Amino acid sequence: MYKYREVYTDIKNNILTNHYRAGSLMPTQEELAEKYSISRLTLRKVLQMLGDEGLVYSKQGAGTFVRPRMADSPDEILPLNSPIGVTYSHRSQEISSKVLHFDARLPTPLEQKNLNIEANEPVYEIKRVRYLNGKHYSFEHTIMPTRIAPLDEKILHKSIYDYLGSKNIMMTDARRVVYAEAADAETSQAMGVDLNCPMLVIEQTAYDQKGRAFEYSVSQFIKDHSKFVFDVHRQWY
Amino acid sequence: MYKYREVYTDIKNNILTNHYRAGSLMPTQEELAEKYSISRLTLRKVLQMLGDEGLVYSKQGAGTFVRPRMADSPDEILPLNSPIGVTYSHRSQEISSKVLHFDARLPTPLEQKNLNIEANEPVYEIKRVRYLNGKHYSFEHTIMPTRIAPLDEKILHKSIYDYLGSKNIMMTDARRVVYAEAADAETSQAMGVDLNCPMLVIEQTAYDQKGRAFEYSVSQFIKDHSKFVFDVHRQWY
DNA sequence: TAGTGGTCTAGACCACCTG
DNA sequence: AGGTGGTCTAGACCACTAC
Repeated sequence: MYKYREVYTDIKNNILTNHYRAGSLMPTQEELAEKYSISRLTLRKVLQMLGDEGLVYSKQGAGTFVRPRMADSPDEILPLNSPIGVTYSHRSQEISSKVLHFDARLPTPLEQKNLNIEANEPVYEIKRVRYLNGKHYSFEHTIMPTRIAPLDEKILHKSIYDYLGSKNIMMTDARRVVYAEAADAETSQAMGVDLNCPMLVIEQTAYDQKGRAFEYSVSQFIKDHSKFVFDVHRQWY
Repeated sequence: MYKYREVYTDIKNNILTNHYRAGSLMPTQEELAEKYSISRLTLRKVLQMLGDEGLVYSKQGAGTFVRPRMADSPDEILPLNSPIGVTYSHRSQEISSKVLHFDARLPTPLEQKNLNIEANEPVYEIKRVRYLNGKHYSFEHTIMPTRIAPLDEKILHKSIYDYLGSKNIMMTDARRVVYAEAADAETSQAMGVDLNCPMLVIEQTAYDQKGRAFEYSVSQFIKDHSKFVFDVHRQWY
């Protein structure tokens, strides 16, 4: 529909198929703009998008280069910059959930702070064990203000994100805090691991389109079963 | 020097000082452009920069809004999207290093793959314990091709990044993989923790301006001593 | 329907890298 | 010195949201 989308797709394909080879110089912006019959500004928008993805970089006075590809990461490694839930990251695999706890209550001070709500605003508290292909995958402790959307146990067996999406609530921003911890009694029982077994913990505060915090969750993953990858692209303005 | 830089700084300050209040509508792009005597396109560039930082967001047809601020994270939590080393993240604190191992050798297959080098290209192998204010902070195992820059023990007591910067090598991209692990014998001895104590592991492959991998490192952090934060801003094109 | 942000243009000039 | 990318303009039209 938009010109820049078409050009973006085409150039990206040319890079991924090695038509523009890694490390080499690309045609000048003027040439590319002419090739696609677009203005140089529109082309620059495309190059910026590709640059944000780490596929190309430009040096003033020199030209635009194709970045050598980073080593591909194995499949068992999940991207840290997409929704954490099992559902999104393993679309094609078999997923199930066991709801250990589902209730509403008033928020703790920490939850008030993270969700930016008052002490008298009720929240749902949910504890779920998630299974991937029948094996323990994660133990999730989720807090969500009740006014965001009504929940019930049926929804919790599927994806909360899918449900919220149907209510037009989408995660556009998130803050994630990651650290290691020893499994406590509750976790070890829920996940079927030894007490004090190392767990990877990811705390997430999720924000919707309007910047409203709608979820605070703590997810625990078994050591060696789950690794997360994260690409850093430094940019200066 | 550039107009967009000045405008960027000014608007950002207005947001941070709550002159433009969180959640509220900002003036229209046309008004802002006129206020700063710049074209609308230049203003849009500024808004995009602010949007990338998660400070504002625009909705077509509606306007540009100031995003409610995310909860501030405590100081002990370090950003995951800046250099991992102690030196960069704790500029003002007291840092020291103990070099446990420093040698050169040929790379393992895994190192060849991650650094994108041939089997016959020698690498430095470095093991360091890093101390923050006199306390164990991290255990770093670093592999670097020798052709990147000559190293010696004296450099290793300070910041490798500062040294590489003086050689005009700067990290512009990195791939990080994070997971939890139980401390092995070497780690527990080096860090003064119990065997099998949970550790947070961050593997990093760092790339310079030209997309060349110049470092592969595995850093281990003691549970509860170190947490890492990471902000996600989703953007669709 | 009015008003907002999103796309796109053709062209000018500046800053920077490479020979 | 020549060529490249970076900045910036004034203006047109389109897509979307809100009322």
